[in-house]
Amino acid sequence: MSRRNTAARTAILSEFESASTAFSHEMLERRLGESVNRATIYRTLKRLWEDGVVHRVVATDGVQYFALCAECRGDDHHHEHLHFRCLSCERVECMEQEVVVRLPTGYRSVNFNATVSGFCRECAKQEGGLPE
Amino acid sequence: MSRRNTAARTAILSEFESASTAFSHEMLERRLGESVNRATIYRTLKRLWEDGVVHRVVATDGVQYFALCAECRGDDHHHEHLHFRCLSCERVECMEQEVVVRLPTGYRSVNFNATVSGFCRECAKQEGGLPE
DNA sequence: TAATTATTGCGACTTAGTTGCATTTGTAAA
DNA sequence: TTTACAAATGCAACTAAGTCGCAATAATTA
Ligand SMILES: [Mn+2]
Ligand SMILES: [Mn+2]
Ligand SMILES: [Zn+2]
Ligand SMILES: [Zn+2]
Repeated sequence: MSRRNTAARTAILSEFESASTAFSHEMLERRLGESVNRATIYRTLKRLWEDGVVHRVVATDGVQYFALCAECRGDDHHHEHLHFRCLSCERVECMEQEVVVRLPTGYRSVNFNATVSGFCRECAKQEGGLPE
Repeated sequence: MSRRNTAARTAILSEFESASTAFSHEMLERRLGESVNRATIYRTLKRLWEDGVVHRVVATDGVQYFALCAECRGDDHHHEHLHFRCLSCERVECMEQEVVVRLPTGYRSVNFNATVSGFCRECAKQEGGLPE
């Protein structure tokens, strides 16, 4: 089952490449307008994620955000880093900071997910937004 | 606006005290049966959270889990720790490991949320569950 | 005991995400 | 090129988590 080069996939990938932030389904829907169907956006994001092209973060708003896999090469993934979600401008970005996970013996880790929410530099300056 | 000692609040608090894991709304609904209304469980959890009695984690399933604030005394909260969610038995627990968050200058942190999902000791032994 | 007001139950609603199915379209072989 | 096949799409219906308005109930306090 190989992937096909479709209009939707191309459009979504170029959104990711033009911005350096993470996108939720809803953000992409706003950007792409009527050109791509809701369900198609969901399915395309899922495929890009399954293919290791993007990684997925679930933020404290319970929403899935996807970001290009920057540090990953092939099957070697590095997603144990923090993410930041601005409560005012709503941007979600990958942070540099990595987290070294230590679990009790016997535990097996499959997935790591970490988000800090707060106010980004610009929004903190303007003292904006309501806290969560 | 002071809190009242209601049946729902008491029932929910005693669930928290009898188990050492975190609970989602749905887990509590299962445990409490018909005795407490859906909306009441949601509202009670929210109040306990607002009062600093429990803290809140959003796991990678997008669901809110609440756990007793064990390390917190009064207004001094310590929630910058990892959580673990078992993909097989679905238990969610607070881990010991704290995370020291370092944000770029100018950023203001409001909330921290981190979950590792995988298989807990018991479930890993039985090699159970489907990965996420 | 009575007044006040926090809390409840109920139902309607919102939003994120999924799924079945018929149709379209990319791809690669003929 | 055409053809054939499977991957991807659009649409509509659906699920699940969570919220909210409102009238009724019940904990607290005076
Ligand atoms: Mn990231
Ligand atoms: Mn915790
Ligand atoms: Zn911002
Ligand atoms: Zn388990």
